[in-house]
Amino acid sequence: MNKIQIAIVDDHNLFRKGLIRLINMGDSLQRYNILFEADNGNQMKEKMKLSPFPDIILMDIDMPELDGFESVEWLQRTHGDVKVLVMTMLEKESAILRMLRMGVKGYIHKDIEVADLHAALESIAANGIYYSEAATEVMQQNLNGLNNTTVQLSEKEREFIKFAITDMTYQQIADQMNLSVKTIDGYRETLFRKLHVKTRVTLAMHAVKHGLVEL
Amino acid sequence: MNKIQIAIVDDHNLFRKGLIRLINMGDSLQRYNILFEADNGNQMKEKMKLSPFPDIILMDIDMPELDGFESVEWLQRTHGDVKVLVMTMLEKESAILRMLRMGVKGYIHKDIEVADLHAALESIAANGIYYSEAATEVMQQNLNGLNNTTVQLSEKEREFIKFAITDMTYQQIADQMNLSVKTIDGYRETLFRKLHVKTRVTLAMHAVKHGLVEL
DNA sequence: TAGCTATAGGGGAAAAATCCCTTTTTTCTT
DNA sequence: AAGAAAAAAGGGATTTTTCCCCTATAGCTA
Repeated sequence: MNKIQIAIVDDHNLFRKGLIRLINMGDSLQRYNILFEADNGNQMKEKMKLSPFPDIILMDIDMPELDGFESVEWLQRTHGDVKVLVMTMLEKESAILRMLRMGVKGYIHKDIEVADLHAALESIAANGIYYSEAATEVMQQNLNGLNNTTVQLSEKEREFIKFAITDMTYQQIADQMNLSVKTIDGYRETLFRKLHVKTRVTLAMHAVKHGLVEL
Repeated sequence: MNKIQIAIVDDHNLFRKGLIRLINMGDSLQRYNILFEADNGNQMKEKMKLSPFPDIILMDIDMPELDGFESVEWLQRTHGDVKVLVMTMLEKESAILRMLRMGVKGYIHKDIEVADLHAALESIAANGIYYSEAATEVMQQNLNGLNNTTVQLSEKEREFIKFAITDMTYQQIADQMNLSVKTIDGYRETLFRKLHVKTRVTLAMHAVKHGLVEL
């Protein structure tokens, strides 16, 4: 029986090293072999130029240069048979969805039990899939079509937001934008509804969090 | 010779487990012993109620409930002799500074070599300190007075900010914090002055930009 | 063409946030 | 223990924000 070849792509050296130890620990049959490690997607690309190729790649999302999304995209295109297990801190729905849509074989949070990590590896090695609870939930919700809808904002609304995160009063914003303060009030109201916020403060927070404005 | 007692506070289970392996790996003399692990500051508090106490605590910053800053603050107050080694992903200057000011014995990035981790432990165990390059740089810059102006906030003020970036009214915040709305108003005023902002919106923006709060 | 929708704007009022100034309570320091 | 400093709180006034309900105009479209 051939060993299952594993690669780890993560920018945190300590995490990689620790992970290797953890994998070997639960591997009394010596079924796994760590083929290579990479700091980020670019380094992984280099190592995926020549065989041998790994069977499973443990992939982080948040990395410098070439991140997890781009890396998986590249992998699907060039090495469609390599199985990807995403291991990340990110439980954000958008991240999970994006990865699921790209067809990764598993999505787990880094805060899982060692036993679960082994289960995930077993499962994937056996041609199965493994999703954390959070990921499964997101899948469920999405299949039910309850979710989605990334709101569409008008040009004016976006401009208004840029001013709304400053110290300016609505009157000053109105003057700046050459509109009535009442119109500004309308933008505010619309945005509150669209973005599900209740105050100017949370509007600002939402804008920052979703990259609508530069911090 | 007594063993050096170590505790690990980090919300990522896999990282904790891996880290333990890494520590033991380089520890041929069996000088280290992992006394306990904790998911976050609150859990750590629990475990620090009764002796034995650890000599060194490896601490992450970004954790749920009680984060690294608050945890270190608590430790300094209640267990001043415990040495803290901050291990984090955060290389943000404000984070480094804040930790340095609180007197942690070391600050290293999670992306370091295993050998460096061991060096850090050795150094701290021997009553020394260990700072990563990034942390040293920040120190240098700061000692030269080039930078500065990172104001000192009280615990209450920081807690207030966490609420101030939400939809809560000051009345609700006051109730939540078990204080008069007038006291809250005082915090607000003080913060406006300290942070040079004029409205709750820009207070929130400032807090996010300078890492005073999680987004 | 009547109807719909998006955009701009108005009146007015309640609720919150902001400001200024004073008093009480607690904590820390000699 | 007296005095100073910091933290907590109150009074009261002004500004802003937030809400609700309403009108006008232009562009589209069934």
